[in-house]
Amino acid sequence: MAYWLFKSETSTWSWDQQVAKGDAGEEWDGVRNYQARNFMREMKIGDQGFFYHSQKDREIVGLVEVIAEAHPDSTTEDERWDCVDIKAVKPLKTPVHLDDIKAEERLAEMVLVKNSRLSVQPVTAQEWKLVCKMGGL
DNA sequence: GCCAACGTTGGC
DNA sequence: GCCAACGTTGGC
Repeated sequence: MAYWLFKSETSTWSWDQQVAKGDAGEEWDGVRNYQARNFMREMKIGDQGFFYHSQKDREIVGLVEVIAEAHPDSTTEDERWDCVDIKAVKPLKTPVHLDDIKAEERLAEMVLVKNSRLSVQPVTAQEWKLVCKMGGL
């Protein structure tokens, strides 16, 4: 099983909105970046992900799970763009802020630190465990 | 609100 | 196929 990180601006699509969708989940649509799309194409049902709020909050707030593999993005006619569906699993007990991640040297190689602009990113198993621990899970 | 970093587009 | 111009993202 693989681990990922999904990034969203609070004003566009927030963790609360994701939670409100329940087990039905929602498309992770609107991605218009090839790298991010390619990662979504690699995702399998059951893969786990972090939900990160960019811009204002800048923190990982919860865990999500992939519930549908890549399919055409319903928000565009452009067939280049695919997306997966994800559902909220549970929130972190304490959100892990970008500052906390940057302060942890074992997380210095996270894509979130290295390439902050990429909206869908892979996370290693080691990073996953550590961030979960930092988040109180 | 600014600006650096990055990705995409399009002219040549 | 190169590269300048432009647009967008996201940390600060």
